[in-house]
Amino acid sequence: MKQIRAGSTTLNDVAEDAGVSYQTVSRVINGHPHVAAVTRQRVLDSVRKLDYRPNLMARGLVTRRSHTIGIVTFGSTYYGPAQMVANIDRAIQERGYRFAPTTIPEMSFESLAGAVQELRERGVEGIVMITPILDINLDQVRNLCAGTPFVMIDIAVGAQLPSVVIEQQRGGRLATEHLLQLGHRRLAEISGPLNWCDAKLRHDGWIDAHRAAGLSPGTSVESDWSPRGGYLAARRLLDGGTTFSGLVVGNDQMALGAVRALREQGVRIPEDVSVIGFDNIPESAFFEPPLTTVVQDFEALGRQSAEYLIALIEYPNTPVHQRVLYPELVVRGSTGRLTER
Amino acid sequence: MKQIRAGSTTLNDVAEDAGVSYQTVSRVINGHPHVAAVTRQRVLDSVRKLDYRPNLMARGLVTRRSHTIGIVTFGSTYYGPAQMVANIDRAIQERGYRFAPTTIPEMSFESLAGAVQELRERGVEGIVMITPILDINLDQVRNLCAGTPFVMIDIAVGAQLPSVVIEQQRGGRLATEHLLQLGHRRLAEISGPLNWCDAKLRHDGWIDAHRAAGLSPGTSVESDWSPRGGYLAARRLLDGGTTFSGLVVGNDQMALGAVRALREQGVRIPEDVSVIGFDNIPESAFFEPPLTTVVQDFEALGRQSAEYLIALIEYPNTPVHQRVLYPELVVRGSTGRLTER
DNA sequence: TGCTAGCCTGTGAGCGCTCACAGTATCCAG
DNA sequence: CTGGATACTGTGAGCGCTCACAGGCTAGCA
Repeated sequence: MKQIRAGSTTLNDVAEDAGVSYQTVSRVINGHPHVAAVTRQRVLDSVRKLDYRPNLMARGLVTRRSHTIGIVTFGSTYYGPAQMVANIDRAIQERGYRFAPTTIPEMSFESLAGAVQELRERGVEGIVMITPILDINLDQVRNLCAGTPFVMIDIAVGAQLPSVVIEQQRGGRLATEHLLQLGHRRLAEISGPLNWCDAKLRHDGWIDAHRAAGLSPGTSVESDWSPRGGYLAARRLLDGGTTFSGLVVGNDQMALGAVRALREQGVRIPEDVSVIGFDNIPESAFFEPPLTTVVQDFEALGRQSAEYLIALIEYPNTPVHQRVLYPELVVRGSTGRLTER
Repeated sequence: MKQIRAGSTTLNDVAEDAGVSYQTVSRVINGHPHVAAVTRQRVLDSVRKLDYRPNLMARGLVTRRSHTIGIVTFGSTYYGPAQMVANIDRAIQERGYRFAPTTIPEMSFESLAGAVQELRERGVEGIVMITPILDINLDQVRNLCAGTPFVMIDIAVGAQLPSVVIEQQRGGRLATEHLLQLGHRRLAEISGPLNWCDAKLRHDGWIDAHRAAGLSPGTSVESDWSPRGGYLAARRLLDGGTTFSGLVVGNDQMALGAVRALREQGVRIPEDVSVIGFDNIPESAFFEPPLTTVVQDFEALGRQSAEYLIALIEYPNTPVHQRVLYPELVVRGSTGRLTER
């Protein structure tokens, strides 16, 4: 019963088979009223018989709706971005949308522009940008999207663009304050790449917390989010002769690497050095020792951005605003009171 | 200079602006020959001025080409599938394709069918299925795709379908034999969900290795790929009174959890129990102790499946075959010789 | 019988684009 | 000056679908 024709079955094929006009078939497919029950059934039978599937490109061409949302990511294999995408996907799917992914190879405005252009060519109805680029001109972004609704994730708090953010700076403060409260006075930091918004903001929070406590910030080294990067960064700290009893690390993976580097030098965690990470990846509760970390609620982030973007699409008058989520501290075995040695 | 019109700029707008016919503009856009240099420049200027972007849906409707490949995944946030998708993306992008993702909520044929149907409605030119479902009828799958080229990943070796697989059974053997060679005779296993192809095949390899050594396989418990799952599974083994000096774990995350459970009971790794995982996630070299594991070359897998699928699309006569990749052992600190206690 | 209202169905047009083809202009061999 | 290549450009049609509209039919009421 399969069609042998070049293209697949069309509305007209079904119409012919059912002995009605193409319009009637269209009505049945789209569940419009005013189709006699008998006719509807006859059409449905033909649809099944010919295995008809509507052509979404043709439909989109005339309705100007694709029910597709574009997602631009940078570093989509990192834990954070991957979680965001997965959660956005879940949320939009519930609302009848799907997504078109684009990964940009480098964090430049040109790359972002290219990705946005491509998505617009593909006819997406809205765009989520998970592009923690620090030095972009927000006006340029607005201009770039030119009419296509968009939501940005993880940009600076206070930006005058539709956005959903986790207050990373507060996260950085939270982590640092936790160590300070445990009595630690000499801290060090391994940050993520500082051209990433998240990394920079967490770093700023680290500075804030020091200032608030009347201390000057300790040594900070920059790394690349990876376990190996964390390992090498910790080695750099140790080799540089930095002394510290508390270490704030930009994410859990790097923390893992840092812990390994420290232990290799005979440093005990948390007796000699307390270590804290960010993200609360599923692994971190099972690290040795279990890692204290700052939780990011990616589920809420995904849900909020999906909701917001779809509101922007379906109700264009939705006012531009920013949704701010707050990170939370999870205390585990890798941090403890400062012990006099 | 922005267009205020409802739809965006079209070929006709550009044609009018440049004082040529729409066809000439089309020719310029698509880089066809036989356009006078002056005309080409004039068109290009108008294109820039009006910020014209071709409508891919309209183009796809007539050319019947979308340059889009559908990817169906189950559990796209797990390390393996996520890596495969990322690598496929990279490979197809180099060849001028993009991808449309679909995640199926459960591992049933109905879910798979739904996903494939949706992708075909969207006009994808080929489909990659990363759906390690064990009990699917391969004929049904062939039928489902009906003309649309597809490649399956991680199905059984020997299946008569276009597919790219890593020989997981060999991986299971490799891991088990490694422990046997170190002198261990009483082994236990924590497998992934056994309705997953990978998990089942690794488990089969574990049995094979035992048989080949004239041993009967030790206790095996099933878990869910997660660190917590591995932790709980190890607890189950210990609580059940199983004695073993070697533990094969279905992936690195579960191995992490298992190691934690063992250490909590005072079991030393590798002195008392050797542990081996699968996947070689970036973290596992930094675990305590560094984890011995079986490497999966997801990069090659992604590249091969992309290449194969695109061959199938562009040269329909490409013969159906299976590409088999082999896993490799990486020995680290979590496994060691059996020591008499 | 006529007329309106309501249901059901069909017709024309066009979304933005690329095919295939039909021109027109230019050039050089005959 | 003709003919036929060869460059360049324009015209018609149609991809598969949904709009807006126009009709036909039945029922209901005067």
